[in-house]
Amino acid sequence: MALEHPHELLIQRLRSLGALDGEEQEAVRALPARVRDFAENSDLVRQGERPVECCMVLRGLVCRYKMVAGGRRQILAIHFTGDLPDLQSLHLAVMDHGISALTVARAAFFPHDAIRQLGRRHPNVYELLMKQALIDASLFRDWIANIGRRTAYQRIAHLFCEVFMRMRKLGLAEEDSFRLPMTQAELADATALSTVHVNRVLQQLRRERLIVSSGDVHAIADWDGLRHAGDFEESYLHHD
Amino acid sequence: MALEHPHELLIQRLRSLGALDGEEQEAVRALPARVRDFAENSDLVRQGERPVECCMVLRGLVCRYKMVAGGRRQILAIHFTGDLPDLQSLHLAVMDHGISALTVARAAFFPHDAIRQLGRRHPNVYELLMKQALIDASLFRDWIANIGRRTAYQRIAHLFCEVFMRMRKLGLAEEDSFRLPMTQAELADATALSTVHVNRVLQQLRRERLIVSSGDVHAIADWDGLRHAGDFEESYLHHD
DNA sequence: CGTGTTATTGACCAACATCAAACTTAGTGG
DNA sequence: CCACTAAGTTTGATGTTGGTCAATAACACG
Repeated sequence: MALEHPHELLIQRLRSLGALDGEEQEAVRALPARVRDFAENSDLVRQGERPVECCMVLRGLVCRYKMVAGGRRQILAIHFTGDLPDLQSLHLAVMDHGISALTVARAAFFPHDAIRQLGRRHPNVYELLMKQALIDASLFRDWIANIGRRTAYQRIAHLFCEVFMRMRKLGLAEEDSFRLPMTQAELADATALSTVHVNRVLQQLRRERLIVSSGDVHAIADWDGLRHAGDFEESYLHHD
Repeated sequence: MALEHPHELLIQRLRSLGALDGEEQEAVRALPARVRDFAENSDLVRQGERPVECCMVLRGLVCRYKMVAGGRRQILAIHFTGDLPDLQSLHLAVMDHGISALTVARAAFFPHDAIRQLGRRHPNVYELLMKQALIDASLFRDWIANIGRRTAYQRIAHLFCEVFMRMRKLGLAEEDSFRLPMTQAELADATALSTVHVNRVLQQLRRERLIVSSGDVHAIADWDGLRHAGDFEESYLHHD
């Protein structure tokens, strides 16, 4: 299984975005990689930093976040195994946000230099990386709309739809359930709500039998219902 | 003046992101371009479309937006002369959002094919385009935090700071004022507030002498105050 | 001048936040 | 195996930000 092997995982991700020929795959395999483990709640990359590597999630749940005045946190994105949460650092010198581990996590780090060289020699690989970055931006746009113009109930339903679809595509979800080890406080930071309100909305979603949760695994009991409740329209995921 | 001439404007933008040699500039000048005019409130690009060109704003104020259930609109970004609001279409087949003219506007359209060819021949040009797309994504992230975790008052102040800084950099603002021809309803769609509340917050900002507005030109009366009120920290603009 | 759009105001209301306490769960060490 | 602890969840009471509705005022334009 390619799971957890950095290069194979990266190749798998790139191939899910477009074709890669053998030579390109070899070039990816030749990338230097450094693997590091992270404790829950530790930063993979800190805001303000000037990274010299891009990271890829190998294991665990990772988020990007920003702090605002008053010490409140906004989670900007959630990332799973195989995701590349800081491709922008290839071209933007300083981190405008942090990347942090929501659970214990493991990540691979690929040096910018090496990626850039690879990109120059194999423009197709570079384009696939950029395609991934553009998909990330598409998710940001959707989060703006979700947080800006949907009710708490819709927001949470929408987030669950997104997470489920993405995990399905990555082979990280079951047929109709997924494990999302986030506390309600973290869900609150992702949806711009309070912990208490997240709790109440989750209860409502369960009461209405849209989801059935036990611990941190959530079963989609009524996909059409959830999708409708969350005003979810998946084209922004660009899953093709 | 390069203003309004598509190729010179594009070169100027790329050079603000990184060096361009003479050959690269010539290659940019060789791009086919089509110029079109748009009425206020008309779409430059529609959600769901499969564009075959990237557009650049030549004149007027343009926004990207999404509609959500119930007919509510969320504005995702505001774009000025020289901006490239749909670079993602180079790699993402279908538009996950619309691009619309807030005022009468003019835009240039460059065919994807031609850009891709240019990019293959001149990787540096391609990388600068991607850098621009990554900066756009950085703004999306900031909007998530702004809308998600700031008060109405902070949000508007923050938006004004962003718009002012960006227009300054583009040479579209005066020393301490800028023209932003958006109605309060449009500001509401950008900040995820109601029209009425935007009105009240603007009055407060004026009462507190942070801004002085007359019509759609806003003077920054107290930059430090506004910056502080909006919890504004400009590194996310990546202006270097 | 009308006529339509935008800005402003006031009254009222709802969604969600805050606060504080109780309860549950999962570890942890004796 | 049990008491102890800390983290997370749930509940209720109460507060506040900002939304909605509706009317009026100010403009802009033909």
